[in-house]
Amino acid sequence: MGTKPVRLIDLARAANVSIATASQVMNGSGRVAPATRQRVFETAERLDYRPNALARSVASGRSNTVGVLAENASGAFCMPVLVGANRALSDVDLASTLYDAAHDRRLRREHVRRLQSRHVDGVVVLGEGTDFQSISVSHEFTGPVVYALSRSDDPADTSVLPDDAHAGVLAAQHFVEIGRSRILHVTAESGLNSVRDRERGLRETLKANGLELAAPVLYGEFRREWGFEATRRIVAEGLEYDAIFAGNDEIAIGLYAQLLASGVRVPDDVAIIGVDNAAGMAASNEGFLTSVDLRFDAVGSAAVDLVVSRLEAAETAGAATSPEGSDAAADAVNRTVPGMLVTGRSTLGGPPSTRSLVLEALIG
Amino acid sequence: MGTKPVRLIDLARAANVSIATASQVMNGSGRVAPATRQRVFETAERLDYRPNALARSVASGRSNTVGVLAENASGAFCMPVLVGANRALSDVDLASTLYDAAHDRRLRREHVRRLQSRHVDGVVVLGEGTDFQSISVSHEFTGPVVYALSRSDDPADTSVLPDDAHAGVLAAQHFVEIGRSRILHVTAESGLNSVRDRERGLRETLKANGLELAAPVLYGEFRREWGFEATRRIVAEGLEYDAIFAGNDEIAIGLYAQLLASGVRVPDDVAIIGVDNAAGMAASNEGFLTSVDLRFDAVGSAAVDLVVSRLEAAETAGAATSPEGSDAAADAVNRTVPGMLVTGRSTLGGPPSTRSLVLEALIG
DNA sequence: CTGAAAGCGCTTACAG
DNA sequence: CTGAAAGCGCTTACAG
Repeated sequence: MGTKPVRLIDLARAANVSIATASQVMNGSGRVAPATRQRVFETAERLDYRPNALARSVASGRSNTVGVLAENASGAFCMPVLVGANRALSDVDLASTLYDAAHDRRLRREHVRRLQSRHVDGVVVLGEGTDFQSISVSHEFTGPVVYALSRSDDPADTSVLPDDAHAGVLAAQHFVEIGRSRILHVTAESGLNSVRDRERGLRETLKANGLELAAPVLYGEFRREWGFEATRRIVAEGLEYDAIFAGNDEIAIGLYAQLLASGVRVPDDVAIIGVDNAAGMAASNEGFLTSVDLRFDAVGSAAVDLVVSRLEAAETAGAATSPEGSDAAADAVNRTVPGMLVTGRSTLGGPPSTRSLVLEALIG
Repeated sequence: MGTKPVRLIDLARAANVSIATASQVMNGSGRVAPATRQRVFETAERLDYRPNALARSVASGRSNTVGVLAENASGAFCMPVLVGANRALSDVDLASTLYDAAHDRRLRREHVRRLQSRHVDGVVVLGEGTDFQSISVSHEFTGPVVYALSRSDDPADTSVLPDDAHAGVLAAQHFVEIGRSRILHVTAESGLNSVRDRERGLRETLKANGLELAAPVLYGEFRREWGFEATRRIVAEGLEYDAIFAGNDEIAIGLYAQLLASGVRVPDDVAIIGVDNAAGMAASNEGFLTSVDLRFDAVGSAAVDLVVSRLEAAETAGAATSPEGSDAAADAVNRTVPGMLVTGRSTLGGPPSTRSLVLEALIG
C-alpha cells in the first residue's frame, strides 16, 4: 500500500546490469546473453517489478491504448460490441479508454481532443448500427481509426458492420433445410439499410433454391406491435404460407403470439425466424425463438483487430520506408461480420421448455 | 495528420516565455502576470496546443485516469452503471480505462496488474448487483478503490449500491397514495439481499401507515413464469387484495398478464408495481408498468464521485500532513442510491397507449 | 512575477 | 553482448 513501487533502476541494480539491458530484457528487444536475461527476469519476479506504463509511453511514443469513442454508449447494441472490443484489446495487452459522446456534438469534439491529448495509438468509433452514420474523425488522428457498428460519412474510412444480408441468407437456408417453401417476410421500414440488406439476402438465397417469397414484403416497424398487426393482415388476406422471416426478434415475438392466438400452430403450421437473438442477450426465452445472432461482440473484436493490424503495419513500414499511410487507405474496405443461426422451438419444435410456455400461458 | 504536434516548448517560444511559465499558465498554477497569462493563452489557441497527457502524467505522478474493473461487463445492469461512471469522469476531465474480468479469476488478477502498471489514480470495481460479493483489491492500490453495484468481502471497503429498501418504501407509499390497503408481495428467493431489503422497506412503510401485508410473502424467482405461477396460487387461495408489489418487472409482467387472463382488471381491481423499470431500459412497454427505477447510472456516478472526493482529500492532505489514508478508512461507509418511482398504467390506469395494448392483444 | 535546472521512469541509438 | 548518455514532453521546487 504505502511501499514505493520498484523502478527499472531498482531492478537493474539488483540484477547487476545497466538500466538499458534491464529495459531490453523486459521488452524482449535487442540481443542479450541468455544468462543475464535469465538473471534479470528472476530479479524482476523477486522484486515484483511492474513497469510504469506511463513512462514507457512517453519514452516510446506509443501509449498502448486504443480510444473508444461511443456515439451513444447507452445504445441497445453497444455493450456487446464494447465487450468484444475490450476482450480483443486485452488479448494483445492494449488498454482501452472509453469516451461517450451521448449524441452530443460538442461533447464529441471535446472527447476527440481528449483522445488526442492522450495520444491513443488508435481509435474505434462505436456507432449505433447499420442505419446510423458517424461523422468522420479519421483526419483528427495520426493512428488508425475504425468505425464499428456504424458507417463513416467519409467513404475512405473503414467500418465493421454486422452482415445483414447474410442474416437473410441464414434464414432462407434454414427454411429450405426444414422443408418450408411458402415464405413471408415481415420487417421494418423499407428505407433502412438493415431492412433492405436482410431482405436481399433472403430473396437471393430463396431464388438460388428455386423459391420466391409467397407474398409481398410487409413493411412496418421493429416492434412487437407490428408483429400483431402484421399477423392480423396476413390472416385477413387468407395468405398461404408455412414460414415467416421476421425483421427482428420483437416482430417475431409479436407474430408468434398473435399466430398462437389465432389458432395457428408454431412451428407445425408456420415456422418463424427472427434476428438479434435477443433471447440470448437478455438470457430469457432461451430456446424459444429461432433467431439470427448478429454477433455484435465479434463486430467489436474485428474492429480492434483491424486497428491492431494497421498498427503493426505502420510499425514495420515505419522501420522500412514510410509511404505515409497509403497502404491504410488502400485496404479501406468495409468489413462485415457474419452472424449465426441460433435454433429454437419456433422452427424445430420439440418438447416445450419451461420458458417456452410463456406465450402459451398468456393465451390462457 | 502528418503534422507534428506542438509541444510545450513550441508554445513557450512562440509566446516568448519559459516553458516553466507556459506550463504554469496552462495548469492555472503559480502566479503569473495577467498580461503574460493572456499572451500564452492566445498563443496556445493559435497554435492549437494540446498538452501531452502522457508526459504530464509521468512528470506529475498523476495519470488523471480512473480504472474500471468490471467483474463481468456483460452483466445485465453493467451498462447503465458504466455510462453513469463515465459521464461523471468526463465531467471532471478524468479518463476511464475499462478492464473486464468476465468472471475469470486469473484474468482479473492480470487486469489488476495492468491497472497498477498504468498507475491509475483510483479504481471503481463494477460488480453485478446487491447479491454479489467482490474480492477486495483495495490493498493492491495506493489510490482510492470504490465498489459499485457490489459489496466487497472486506468490510473496510466502501461500496455504492442501489437502495433496495427504499424501493419497497416507494412502492408502499404509492399504494397508500392511490388508496390501496390489501397488499401482496410476490418476489424472488428469500435468501437474496435485494429480496430481503425490498420486503423490509415495503413492510416498514406499510406499518408506518397502519397497514400490513394481506398475506404471507410469496417467494419464487425473478422470472416471468413465477409471476404466472404466483397468480394461479393467489387465485386458487381466493385471497382478498387490491395491490401487488412484485420483486422485479419480470415477475410484475407475469402477474399482469395472468391476472388479465383470469379476468381481473388492472389497475381497477389490482394495482401492480415492479422494480427495475426495464421498460425504460429497453425502451419498450413505455408507460405500461409502474416500476421503481433503481437508477444504476446514478450508482455509477456516485461511485466516481466518491473516488474523486477521496482523490481531492488525499491531495490536500498530502500538501499538509499525510495521515496515511486514515481518513479514507474512516468514511468507509457503504453508500446507497435512492431509486425513483416511474408511474404507468398498472397503478394509475388511464387511456391505454398503443404500446400498452400488447398484453391485451395477447389475451385475445 | 519569471526562468534555469533537475527530475518523472522509461526507451533507444550509439559506442565499446 | 553491455553500458553511458541523450531524449520523450512535461512539472516543480528553487533562485532571482
